[in-house]
Amino acid sequence: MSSEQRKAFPFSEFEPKWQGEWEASKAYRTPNPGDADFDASKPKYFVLDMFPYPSGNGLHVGHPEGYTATDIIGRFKKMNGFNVLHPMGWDAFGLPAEQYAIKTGTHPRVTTEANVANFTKQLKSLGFAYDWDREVNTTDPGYFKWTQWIFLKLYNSYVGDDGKAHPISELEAQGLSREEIDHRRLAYVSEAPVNWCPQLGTVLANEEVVDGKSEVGGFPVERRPMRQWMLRITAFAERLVSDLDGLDWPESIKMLQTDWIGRSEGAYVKFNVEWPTCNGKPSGNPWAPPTIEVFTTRPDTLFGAEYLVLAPDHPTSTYLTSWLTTFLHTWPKGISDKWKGEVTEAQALPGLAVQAYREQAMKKSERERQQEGGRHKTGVFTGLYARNPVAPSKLIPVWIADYVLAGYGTGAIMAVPAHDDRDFEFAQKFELPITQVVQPPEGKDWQGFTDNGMAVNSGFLNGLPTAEAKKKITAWLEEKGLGKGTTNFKLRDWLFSRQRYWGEPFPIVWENGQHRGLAESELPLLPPTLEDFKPTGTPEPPLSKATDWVQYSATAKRELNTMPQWAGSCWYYLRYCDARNTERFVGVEAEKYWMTGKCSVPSAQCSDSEKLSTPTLSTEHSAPKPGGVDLYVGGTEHAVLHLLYARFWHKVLFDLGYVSTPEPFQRLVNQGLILGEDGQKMSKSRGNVVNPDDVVREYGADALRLYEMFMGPLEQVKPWSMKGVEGVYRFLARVWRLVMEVDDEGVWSLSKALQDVPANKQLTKALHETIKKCGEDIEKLSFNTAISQMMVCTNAFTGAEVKPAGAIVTFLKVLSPFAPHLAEELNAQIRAKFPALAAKRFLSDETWPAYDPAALIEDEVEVVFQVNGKLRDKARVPIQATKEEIEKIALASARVQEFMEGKPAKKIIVVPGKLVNVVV
RNA sequence: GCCGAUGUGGUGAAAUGGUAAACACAGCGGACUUAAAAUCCGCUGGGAGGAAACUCCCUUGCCGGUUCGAGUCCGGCCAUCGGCACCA
Repeated sequence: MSSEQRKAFPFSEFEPKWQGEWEASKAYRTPNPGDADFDASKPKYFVLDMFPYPSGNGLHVGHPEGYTATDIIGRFKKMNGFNVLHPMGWDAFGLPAEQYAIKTGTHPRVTTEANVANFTKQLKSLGFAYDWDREVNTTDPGYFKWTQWIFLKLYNSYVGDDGKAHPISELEAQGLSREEIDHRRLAYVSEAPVNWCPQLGTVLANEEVVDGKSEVGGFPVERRPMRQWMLRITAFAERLVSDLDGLDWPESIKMLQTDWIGRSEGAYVKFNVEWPTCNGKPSGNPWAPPTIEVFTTRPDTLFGAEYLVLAPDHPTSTYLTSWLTTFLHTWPKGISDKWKGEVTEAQALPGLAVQAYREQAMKKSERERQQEGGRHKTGVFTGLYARNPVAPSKLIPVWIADYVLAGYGTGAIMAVPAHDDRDFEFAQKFELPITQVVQPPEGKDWQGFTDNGMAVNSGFLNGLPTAEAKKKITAWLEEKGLGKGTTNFKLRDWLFSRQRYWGEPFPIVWENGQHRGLAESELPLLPPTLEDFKPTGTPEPPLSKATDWVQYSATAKRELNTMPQWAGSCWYYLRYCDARNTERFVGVEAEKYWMTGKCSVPSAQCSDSEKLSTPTLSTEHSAPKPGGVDLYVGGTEHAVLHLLYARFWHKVLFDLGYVSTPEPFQRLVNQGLILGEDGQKMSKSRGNVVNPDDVVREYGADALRLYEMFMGPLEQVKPWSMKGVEGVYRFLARVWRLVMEVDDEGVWSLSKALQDVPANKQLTKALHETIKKCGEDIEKLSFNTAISQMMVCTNAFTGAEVKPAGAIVTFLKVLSPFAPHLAEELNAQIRAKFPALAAKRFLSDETWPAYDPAALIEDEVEVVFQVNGKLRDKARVPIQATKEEIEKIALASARVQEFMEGKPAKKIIVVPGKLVNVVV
């Protein structure tokens, strides 16, 4: 279709015009508490989009899906008397700009600025009611100054016994040593093994590694120990799970986070290893036999523990290997070769076999371990035995196997083959004993039964159901000092440093091998200017190339790592509340108002003290909500990472008294992915990508907005259809022609059918139904059904000879959140002839129309008559007809009588205004 | 394997336990036009009967249940998509 073709309505003229007017008059500026035009008597509504990474590709049609939804909500809430905060910004640090810099030498700042300019232009062409004065950019020094500031808060905090973050100064006051304090910081340095990606030249968080490859680029990732900054998110694991309860999030997302955090209750149990004896005497060595502490969720099965397993990289594995190599020169009698590992040459001695197995296991990458072949169980017997604490007479073998992970629990397990799938598989392979200790319900095999049942063969636990057995054994272990109840989490601490250039530098310097935070006054710490962004090829970050910058003082050097991209997005919603504040990351009053709705600053415009003392608060009478942002819309891809990290930071800031709510986001909605016309995921390689700019050029911004909402439910995955765009475009054209008509020259003028007359009964009903349904549907985010109702209404008006101008203006108010340009233009056209009927300024300044319930009521309704549940007849019945009257009419129906076949009615169900069902 | 979501016309979809398929797209027919586009009007789930008006039967992935009545509630399957995946 060529752009020469005459347009069905002149959107390409009036859309830019109104965008210009809105911008010039700051129509969507939102005043803050303390501003002259701030009205504290209004409730607040904070509606947030997940801010985009401004990529070089520009917007794709997935972006405007969520953005249109929030725009409609924001405009609707504003018309309903809310102070609406609806901002936009840029998550602009990140790898693509840096890799582009490596390729072309263009500084990431230049690329980022160009991309931001392009995104801004594109977003503005869609007519979103953002308050652009609040725009944030994570790469702006005025922004990342505060990202660094929050990092320092983490660095200078610890979690106390109350489970809350406290300033580190409390520990200093208690006289703790430097080392003890460093050990408790929420931001700490760790030497743990990390995911190193040579191609990207950086380490990655566990979450950024998918199937042993980097999530970005799909490059291989290897494990290697490196000195890294970690954030102690695990200290908040419990609260991150339990606080989900109060949030209006999709259950599936809550589930995803809960699973990710992976809370499980169980117990630690201590097993003592015994050195082998030689002719009844200890085999004569000075090393202490170790105690192996295991974590189990099934302490009730302790009597069934048949062997222990240590992770290959468990410290006790290392200790035992040394001991075996030094002291144990023989296997216990009668050990099968199977138990001695797969390396034949090493089977001669336990020390050799164990050493060979560990080397093999630790060489295996995460990827190899997860692949099919890597999943079959391997392991090696250490030649040593430990005592089961509940059955001291029983010695059980100690194994090393890589199906036990060092990073979870204690890195060691007690194996109960009868009631754990993995242990069962292992025991079968190595012919280890399998003892039943849980009695399953009738009809189930006890072998491999992992659910709850009743304890058997378990001494003092016998006969107890699993839950009670757990309690009893845990109490017993605690009493004897052999173990204790505990809770474990799958969640690991957050690896927070990256070896990249284009990220926030850490506000940290190193001196004499110790780290220290910069003073607040030294922020923001800008990255150095670099010509060469290439990774060094070693774990040394690119910032090391800025030799002057690195040298903080004669004796101190700067931290060379930068923060991950998640950092900036952890708190941007807070910055929106007060985006230009230079004194604080967010002003106290602004944060309090936008996050809680409470306002202690008087409205500047209302000077009478009576009004000041009684501000109406939106949250005052309802149950307090833990989350601050009223509605957060974005993709499911951030279900765990971003949303978990942001919640973590928010809780730290909450504990330290910097924010007012325990949670950031009250209501979360995930928009569904938009697929290409072929039903496949949009991608350049498939050639099915739809560019929103093209759609705007052909059909206009309103048509794009409307189509994105008309496609189907917001949360659903759905394919694009250009024919569908044309459909809503035709609808908009029909609305246009309610008001405008065209002459032979193609010049549009106000339609002569448009008159200042009241709408007739039928049109009034259609209009008020539309007001009602659209209002309700917007609240439910059911935009597709709201639009179809507007279509019904428009069709009714199209069929009318005379178009009642006042009713059409009311309709335009309802349409305006969806198609703001068209609604605004038609209102202005109507205003030229009927100034009294139209909105004075912008439709967004108008109040959402109220519907008249009386207008919805009809004199007669259609009632259907069923016989035995099958539809047989219908009749129009007066609305006020009684049950008895309706029943009489139904029974009088010839068709009803025909199908009753002369039988008497057994039962008659009458639903007034709906139906009559006669059962014979 | 485990957890979750979703299955309705040719297509996107709609339906507080009460007329299944609203609203659109595509298709077909008509009006307007020299013609086309645009626009407007009508038809459009399947099957059977009838010249026709019309009438009947079937239909919400499959099987069962609850109910006067089930797309909707319950139980069991199947398929597709998403997440997790040796977490003891």
